[in-house]
This record gives sequence, C-alpha cells and structure tokens, in this order.
Amino acid sequence: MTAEELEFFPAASQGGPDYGERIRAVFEKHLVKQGLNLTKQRLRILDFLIAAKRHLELDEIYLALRKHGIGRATVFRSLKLLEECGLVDHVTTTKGASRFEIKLERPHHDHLICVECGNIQEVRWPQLEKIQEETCRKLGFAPTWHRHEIFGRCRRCAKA
Amino acid sequence: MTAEELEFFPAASQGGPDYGERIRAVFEKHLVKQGLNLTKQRLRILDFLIAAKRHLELDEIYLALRKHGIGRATVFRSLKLLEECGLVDHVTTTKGASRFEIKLERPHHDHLICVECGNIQEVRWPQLEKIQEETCRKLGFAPTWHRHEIFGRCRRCAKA
DNA sequence: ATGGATGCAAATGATTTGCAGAATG
DNA sequence: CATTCTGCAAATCATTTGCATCCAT
Repeated sequence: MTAEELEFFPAASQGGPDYGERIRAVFEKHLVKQGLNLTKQRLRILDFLIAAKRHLELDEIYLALRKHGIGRATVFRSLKLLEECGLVDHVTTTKGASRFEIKLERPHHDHLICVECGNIQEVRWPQLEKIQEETCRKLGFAPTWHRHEIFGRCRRCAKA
Repeated sequence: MTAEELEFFPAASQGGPDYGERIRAVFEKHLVKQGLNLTKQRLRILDFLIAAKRHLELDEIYLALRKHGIGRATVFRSLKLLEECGLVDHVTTTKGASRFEIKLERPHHDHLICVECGNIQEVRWPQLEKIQEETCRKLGFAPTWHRHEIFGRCRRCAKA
C-alpha cells in the first residue's frame, strides 16, 4: 500500500479561500433552478454545517439554531435540499440518528466509527473504489452511491 | 483481479449436509448457556430463515409465521438472540426495514443492493478486507464489524 | 396577491419494551 | 413452583408530513 493508495485526512481538510462562498453559490443556483428561495434559515443551517467541519446529527443542528427560531422540520427540509444538490452527504449510524456533512470539493471517503465515543474518522481508499467499480461493471450493476463504514473502538477508546 | 480475489456466490450457496442441524445446535448451545429455552417459536423462526436462503425483513418472517400464532415481538426477540450467538446478521437498507440472513459457515461478504427491486446481491472481496484490516491496524482502530453496501440498479433493473 | 417557507404538532414506520397470562422444565 | 416466553398493546425514536400562517417577490 503506497501513499497514493491510502490517504488520511481530517474532516477539517475542506476549505481554502472562498470555500463558503462557493458552497453558497451552488446552493443558490440549485434553489433558483427549482424556483425556490435562499432564505435566512437555509443559509444559517448551511453556514452552521460549514463551520462545524464534522459530522452533525440533525438534532445537533436543530438544538444549536432553535434559539434563532428555526424548527426541526426546517432543518430536516434544508438538509434534504442540500443533499439534492450534492452539497451534503449523510452517514447512517448503527443506532440513533444519521450524521450529516458537507461534501463539496471533498474527495470520496469512508468512515471508521467509534462505537464508544461516537467519533468518526475518515479514510480514503482510492484502490478500493477502483475494485468496486470494476466489480459493478462486470456484474452489470449500476451503482449510484455506496456506504462503507467500519465500526469499532478508536485508538483512544481502545486503550481505555 | 484474480479469481481468488473476487468471488461471487448466491445466497443459497450455504448448506451442505446437516447444515440446519449444525445451526440449531449452535443456537441451542447459546440458549442453554444463558439459561434459556429452545422453544418451538424460536425454532420455527430459525427454520424459516434457513429455508429462505435470502435476506428477509422482520415483517416477512412475522407475516409468514403469524398464522402459527407467532407475534412480531417474538420474531424481533428471536432475531436478537440469533444475532447474539453469531448465527444471523442484518443489513440496514437505505429506507425501510433491516434485512436478516443466516451467516453460519458463510464467508464474510458485502452487498450490492438494488434500489429499484430491493434485490440484494452478495460479493466477496477478500482483498478489500485485507486492506481494511491493515488500515485499522495502522490507525490503532480496533474494528468489531463493518458494513459495506453499494446501492444502485441491478442488471435487470438497469436495462428496464 | 401569489407562491414558496416555516414552525408546530401530529403522522408515520421501524424498533423496542411492559405486562399479564401461558408454557416450560 | 419458579422461571422463562409469548403476544398484545403501547412506548420510543428518528424521520416525515399536514396545515395554518408567515414572508418574499
């Protein structure tokens, strides 16, 4: 396994200059195309996700923003819109709620999920992706997305 | 990718002589150890899973067996027991209910799930397993289980 | 004005649990 | 007899929707 084949990176690796602007532009474009509006609630939810730089549960977002009068349903519907335009992805955890993250300009990655502390570590496996694609092609299976999650105990929790 | 690296097999590849007997033996042993009993309901549920040779939803089992007076809760609790002793595994599908399958003596495999017809195709990726293990070791992550599912349209549905 | 957007509360759907009676060893 | 089991119904919990109202254009 070489360095190209295996790359780790923190969720915070996203960014660069004007990252937030680019994200908002994609969102607005999507909304306009659908005849929808970029409301302040939607913007606030998106900004919160960008700032978090990690996987958030719907309720984490809701609890943080309800002081601004934003309801759970709005968070839910905004996340849906954000997924529709490819800005956001979600991870279905074993038990409990899904976790959402910004994915624009972030390479595809898989997740190591600590069942102890809930922390999610990301890992890139370009080689695995290649094998998957080849397999699907051979089988005539047309993949739209995949989920590859390893559950266990992270370094810190494994020691404790 | 060689033949050893990539192996497909139908869910019905399980079996061989006395397969059902071996499964029942594992179950009974587990129950006895816990001071529990191998009741006729539990046996019926297990047998139904063995006979099915495919991924079943809890409700499929329930609907098939309720004519024998078996309740949903019993199916639920039996599946839990069967997972505890390693006889059964479940796949969390995108939407809807989990699907359960017998796993005794079946090699680990991943799933290609058709979002159109719900069919689940299985695939073995020994090479991928190896890479995963190595990565976890490097990161000090102690894996307990993983889930690797590709969603898309199967050959038949992709054509239609 | 008109259509989209929001928040609330209630519906949904899968999963899980409490409990009283039945079955088991 | 002392537990364990079971089925029912009801509780949970995340997710989703209906609806009256609010807001932006």
